[in-house]
Amino acid sequence: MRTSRFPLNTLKETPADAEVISHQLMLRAGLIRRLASGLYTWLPLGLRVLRRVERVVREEMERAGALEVLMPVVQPAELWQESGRWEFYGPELARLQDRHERAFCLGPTHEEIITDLARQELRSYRQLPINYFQIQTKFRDEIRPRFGIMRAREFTMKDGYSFHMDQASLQQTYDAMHEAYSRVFSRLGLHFRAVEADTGSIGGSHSHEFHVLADAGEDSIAFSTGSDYAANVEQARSLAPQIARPAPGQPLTTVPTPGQRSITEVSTGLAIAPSQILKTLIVAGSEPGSFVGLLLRGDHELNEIKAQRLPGVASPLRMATDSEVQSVAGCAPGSIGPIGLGIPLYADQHAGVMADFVCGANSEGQHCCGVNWERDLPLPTLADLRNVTAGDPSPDGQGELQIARGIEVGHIFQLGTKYSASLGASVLDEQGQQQTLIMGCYGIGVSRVVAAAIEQHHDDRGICWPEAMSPFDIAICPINMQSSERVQAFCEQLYAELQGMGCQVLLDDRKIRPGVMFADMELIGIPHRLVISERGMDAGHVEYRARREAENREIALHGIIQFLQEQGLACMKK
RNA sequence: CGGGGUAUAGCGCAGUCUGGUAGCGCGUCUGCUUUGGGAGCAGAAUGUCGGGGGUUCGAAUCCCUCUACCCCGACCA
Repeated sequence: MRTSRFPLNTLKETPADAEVISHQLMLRAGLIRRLASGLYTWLPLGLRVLRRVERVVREEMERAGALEVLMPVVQPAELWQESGRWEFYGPELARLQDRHERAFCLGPTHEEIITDLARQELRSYRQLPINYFQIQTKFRDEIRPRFGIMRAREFTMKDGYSFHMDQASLQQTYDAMHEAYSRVFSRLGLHFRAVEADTGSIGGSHSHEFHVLADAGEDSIAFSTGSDYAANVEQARSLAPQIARPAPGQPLTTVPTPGQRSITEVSTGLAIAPSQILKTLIVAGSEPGSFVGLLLRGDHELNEIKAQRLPGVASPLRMATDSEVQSVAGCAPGSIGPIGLGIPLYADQHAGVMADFVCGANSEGQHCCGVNWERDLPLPTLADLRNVTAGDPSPDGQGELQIARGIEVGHIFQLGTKYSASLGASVLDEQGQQQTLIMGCYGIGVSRVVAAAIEQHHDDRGICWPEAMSPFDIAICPINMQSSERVQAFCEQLYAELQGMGCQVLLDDRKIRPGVMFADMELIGIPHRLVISERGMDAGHVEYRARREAENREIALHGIIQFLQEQGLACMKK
């Protein structure tokens, strides 16, 4: 491709509304343009990147035995009503009507559609297992689209669905998908982690998320320094403390703590560590009007996912309002304590080994000191309620946990029979009995992968594409091509030769100054660059520069192809 | 959904408080010069100042209203 026929549309200045690096660089490099909130047009350069990601995904899905299908974006409401999600999905599901006032939605995902397909097409156990996938546009009417393509409303997703007779078969395909996803992200040159994830309300047995590690990530993931253990912080188990509860050493007293509401204020006011304070959180119970108290060490954070799984706690979790706290505890938030609270209580397992601790006295501006379990109040049911933190022992007992930010780019899930049961997808088994299908589902955020890759691979000059997803493999930059027939002829010949070998080559034939050309090529992130000039040709060489390197290298004119092969250009491997 | 902010040329911004008919940088176009890291000089084009309504002799500027977009928030016991 020639830049004279392939406009680059680069921007010198960063558009004001782009917050994260990947969004800024995608706009500046001319990959995307915003149409409306959460909606983006892919420009020719950006689309080449997207297509390369799709290609890797497609190849690995096919290698793993999945079959490509293509399902409609617009889906009839009936199927969503059948699965029950027409009601449950909420406003994120964009609904519309056709001219006959029939209800439809824009597909945020395709479980209903694929399950409908399965119940019509699959009749016999002999057809199983089967694994379908598609690469297609999804629409989710996000509350708050942001970060450009990273959390857009319309996006490209690879979604796959498998059908099985039994759990063992599902596990086999699930493992194959785990492997395929690892291959995809490795091939794309991304630094990633597969982590245990929350199975959510669906309650499936297994779920893994694939995260690209990057500071701009919206998720926190925990992983062990001493083993393969890795989990979303939402999910990571906190080990029970290894110490026994110390014996009480202080008498129970009540002290005035005027104006001290937060843990920090009480800790400063009483000159004690936050870890010596017990914090009491009141949340809505599962019965209307009921409440549950959650007790945590002052320096620990509540994990909402863990909390909402507790019997008697409302799901999704809802903190009590100030007025509800007033009616339950008789005081404002800031002075709540478990003594005499009169609602069901759960204590985090680390709170359960505290002794001589401080907690609110359920009276404005008062805290209790020297509080001890079983002496001053009964020990509540213990549970794992807290977020793990860096330095915690790994739940598998090997090493300790580190926390990093991640961008979720993939999620694999064992669904069980949730959709096949509600939609009635079954086949006949060997005995001629109807068996409900067991399902797995597997997603990759294809467009998000592009943004995640930029978050992970950029410098102050622009994008540094991993080879597998770069829009072009190599750039040829002629110096003064217009005034030097020699340079022009050499570039044309090299261009033709590289293309003939299957390389995606970008020849910059614009009549511009070299500095502008270099800046553009670096901004758009082409991994390899050759500079051809009169000066170099006189000396018998061209200049080569890898995008991630700081220095030029001189390459003999006749040795270019061999040199590039040695550099490991993907397109030049024979 | 709640709170905050912004909207002026393709992009980045000033001008708004204190009303007088719109400007800067980048980019674009033309010409000349320059030619290895975002060139110099000369000239040019491009604005319903987000929409609507009002106040006023006069509105980008003041008032009302609508819209779009951005940011923050669902950890406080």
